[in-house]
Amino acid sequence: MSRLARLPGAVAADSPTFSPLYRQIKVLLTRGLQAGEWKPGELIPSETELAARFGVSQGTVRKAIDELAADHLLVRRQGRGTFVATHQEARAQFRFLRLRPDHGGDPGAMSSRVLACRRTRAPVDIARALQLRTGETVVQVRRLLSFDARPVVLDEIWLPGALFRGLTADRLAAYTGPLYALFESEFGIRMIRAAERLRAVAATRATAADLGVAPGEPVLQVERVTYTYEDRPVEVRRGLYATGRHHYFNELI
Amino acid sequence: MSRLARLPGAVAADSPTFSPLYRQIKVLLTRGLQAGEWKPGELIPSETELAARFGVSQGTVRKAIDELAADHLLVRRQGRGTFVATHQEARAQFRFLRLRPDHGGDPGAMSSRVLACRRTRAPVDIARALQLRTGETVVQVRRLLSFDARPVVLDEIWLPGALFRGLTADRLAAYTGPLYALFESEFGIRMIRAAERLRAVAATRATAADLGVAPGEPVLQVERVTYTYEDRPVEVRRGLYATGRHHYFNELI
DNA sequence: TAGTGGTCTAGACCACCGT
DNA sequence: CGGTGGTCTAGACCACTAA
Repeated sequence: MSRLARLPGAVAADSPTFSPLYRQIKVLLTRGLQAGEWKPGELIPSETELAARFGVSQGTVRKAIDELAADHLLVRRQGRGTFVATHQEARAQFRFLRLRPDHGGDPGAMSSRVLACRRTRAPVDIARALQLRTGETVVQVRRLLSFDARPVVLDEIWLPGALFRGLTADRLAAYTGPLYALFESEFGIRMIRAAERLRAVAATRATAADLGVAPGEPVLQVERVTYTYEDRPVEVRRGLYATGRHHYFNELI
Repeated sequence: MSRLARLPGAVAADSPTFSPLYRQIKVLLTRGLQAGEWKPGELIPSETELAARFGVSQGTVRKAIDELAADHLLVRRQGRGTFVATHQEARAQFRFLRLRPDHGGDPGAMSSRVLACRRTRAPVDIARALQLRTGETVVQVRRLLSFDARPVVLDEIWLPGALFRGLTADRLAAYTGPLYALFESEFGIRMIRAAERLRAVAATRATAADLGVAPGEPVLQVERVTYTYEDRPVEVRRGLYATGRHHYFNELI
């Protein structure tokens, strides 16, 4: 990375692609993260060092880092430095899983059981959501999440085969902890944001059996598309949530 | 409002209630909003004027306003000034209603029909959620939201009677537009944030008829508690969403 | 104690809006 | 054009962490 050409006024006047200095710094930092210059959990250089490197003031670097921290790409820790965010951290566990027990705050002991993991050809809808060609190889995972030994979430997960070579049922079963932490450390894929679409549907005979509910009983269907850097979709997840003892929590701000 | 006593160091060292200057400014501004010093839609004083009034630098006022804008209490407009946010604005309409049509982006023509509006005594659960005593007077509203003339949302709304004197079915029916805009302009109650709990449930015979679905069919139950200033709960809303042609959309960041 | 992020200031200039 | 918010700077000091 090198010193920036700083022409805020000139750039703004001439070009529709103007962005302020701190946004350009943000882009450079994001590229560094994407390129693996600093890995998840690692410390990035101090604000003063980055300011010197980019030839801008500390306040400008600060504003770029502020936004990256708001995006959960970086984590600030006063007195220690700024770190690359990771899905390993405790506070990241429930960032994408908005499920809570109806009574009490503690989600209880969560356990995951992998039901299937196979490579197959992408169905039309999955291919479109993942921006693949129909028929391209995808990895399909089915897994059951239980809270306090009670099944609550039945997930069907689709991943681009090219990005997840070597992902097998054994590998998944051997791993305890959040899937996104595994994806991050083993496949170098960092999940940045997700969009969910929720509907109420009736449990089919098969899914009802897995979830321990009666066939036809209402369950919450959660379709998630997860994105990595540059808004690239890298996961489709169709979950069925049994909302008898749990609910989907959402804060509106 | 008067000049602040600025003792950042001393306050921090001695007291666990320390907060930086810009947070104190934020509190003062919030009080001004709550007291109605500036009303929804109005222009607040410029950053420089506020800085002079509080005896701090413009940058400090700026940081306070930044947070209030992030909280959707204020809206910045470059070149014009900073305005008090209002539920009248178009962009506020779908801040709390996370419902979208399955196909296409435009939600289509939305219409509201008030089915009932009566004053009654608060049931136990409603009283607890609204921090009232059981049996205190509440206003109960039932209304049906339709998109393109198709019923989609059946809402049951509970409001503290003391805050909504004079709220009647006629008054509701006469008003077109978002309820929160009515609450804001007619009753001086500004909804700041909300928390929703979602479950999949089976439609009862009565609700199924209103929503135009089959009895027993899965519908999305959305329980919302809405808060005004100082995190005071002022509304409980239990909605049933027919998710045949629409879905609940949620962005995870 | 040294180094980090967090706060605050004062001042400059730019971008945008309405008159 | 004047006034507003938006960006950028340079420098000071505070709060926190780890050695």
